Amino acid sequence: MLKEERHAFIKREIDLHNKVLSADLCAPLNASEDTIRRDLQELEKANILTKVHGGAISKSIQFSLENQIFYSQPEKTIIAQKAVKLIKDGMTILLSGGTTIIQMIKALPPELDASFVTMSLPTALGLLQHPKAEVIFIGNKILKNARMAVGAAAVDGIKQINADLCFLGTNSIDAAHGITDLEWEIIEVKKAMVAQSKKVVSLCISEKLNSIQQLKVCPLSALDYLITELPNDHPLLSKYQMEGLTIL
Amino acid sequence: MLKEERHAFIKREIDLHNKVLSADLCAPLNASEDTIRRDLQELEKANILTKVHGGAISKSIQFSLENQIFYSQPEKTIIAQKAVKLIKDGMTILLSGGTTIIQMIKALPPELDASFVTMSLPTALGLLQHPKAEVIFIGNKILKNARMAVGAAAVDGIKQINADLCFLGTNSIDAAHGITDLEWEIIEVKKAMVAQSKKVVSLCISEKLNSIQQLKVCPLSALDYLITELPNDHPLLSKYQMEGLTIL
DNA sequence: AATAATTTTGCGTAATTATGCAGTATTAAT
DNA sequence: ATTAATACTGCATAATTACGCAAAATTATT
Repeated sequence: MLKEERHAFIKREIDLHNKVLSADLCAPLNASEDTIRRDLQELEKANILTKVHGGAISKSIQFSLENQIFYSQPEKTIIAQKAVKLIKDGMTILLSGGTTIIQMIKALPPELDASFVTMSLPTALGLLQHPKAEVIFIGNKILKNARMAVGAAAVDGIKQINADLCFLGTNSIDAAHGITDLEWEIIEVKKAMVAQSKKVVSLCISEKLNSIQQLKVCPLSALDYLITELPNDHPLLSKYQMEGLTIL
Repeated sequence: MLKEERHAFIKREIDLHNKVLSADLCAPLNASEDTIRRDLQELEKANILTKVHGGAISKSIQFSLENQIFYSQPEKTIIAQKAVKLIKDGMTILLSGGTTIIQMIKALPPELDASFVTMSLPTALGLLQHPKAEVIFIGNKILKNARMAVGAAAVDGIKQINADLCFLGTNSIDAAHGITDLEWEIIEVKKAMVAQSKKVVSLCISEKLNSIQQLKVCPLSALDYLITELPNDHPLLSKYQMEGLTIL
């Protein structure tokens, strides 16, 4: 049996019962206690569980999402921390897809009680881990690589929403050209999101500042907040500030 | 044997079993372990699988489906194999959620060119792994534990579909009471699915045969096929056959 | 068709990783 | 404090992998 299989089994046990005894794992995984212990050590280092004398206990409940984010650059965590501060109880919030948004979802405080609307499958799944969030998915044809719903029906669905906030995971932003993106179908959806929200927030790691792609989502004037991992007085950000954006 | 052939074989193995051991691939592919290892490297770089010590594991388990899949009972694999045979090119297919359905998705032949409609987030994500499938998600409010869209808008969405086949992952089926389930909101959706499909297929592991829950989805007469892991002449199935179902 | 260039493959060897065991240390519970 | 269970350390063994290289196969070029 592969090590990863054992790990999966252990994770599942933890998910199910919130604890495992090392001794109980030997038989089903058909490994020695030493091996089990080393497995638990690794899983603990990976932040998936907490080792205790005799076995391990659940750390919290939301690590199914945790794994897929080992790509998460620390910058995205910083952005996420800043972004969640904008969200208050009772709000309705539009979310796009992308790893920055996923990171933000993980940073949502557990007591927060808000409604989230999204077209991105990974975003929706992430939100389901949250204890209180209401999750609304605007469906239609799913674009494979982006894993989000696109097309007329999706746009119509968004038009029925009146959101307080819209968070856009941003690929390209530029003072002159605003937010731009690559795929026509995604543009359509993002445009609708921007149109239906009182305030629009762009989440953007600094390396994507001042870049342009073919298709325009919205001008800078449509945005209210720009969140990067940089301090808000960083020179790269000054021209956005002059255009009237609030820099966080 | 061509490299592409080996790659296809490996992909298929991963789809089916969620893992492969390098050593196990040498014989059928009639290549050295080095070659296999290099194949796995390439497939990993192409984002198709995750290489681990001793072989490789499916990438999709890094998403949410992770847990049950490694230890998915072999029964579900058998059911999945039978079920995919019903699907032909060009069909439009309604899928519910549940582990049996997920298993079926993994067994879809890669060349299949069909449209799939679902309300289940894990099902949709699973379908995205398929090279050709068109995926349509009927959205609305997402029910947390079931991870599927429910409610009036979802039902309306389904009513716009005319499907050739509908696959129901079944929790309870009984000759007298038909298919039953537990949650009101799920029932509503499943009812609509059944109504919009030319043929309805129930996927049901045998341990759930002859069980009843509170709420009725549809009578046996609404069903066309019943698929279990049992041989189709098994005595447990005879009364369903007498009711006119095709047993696979 | 012949040859050159490139890619793919298999093998030997060395390095790495995984696992189990023995002995010792630590912990938890009475 | 005693004792039984659990954990850690170092080590041996086996399995797996990486690396360099040469043979073989494939592809491109003349």
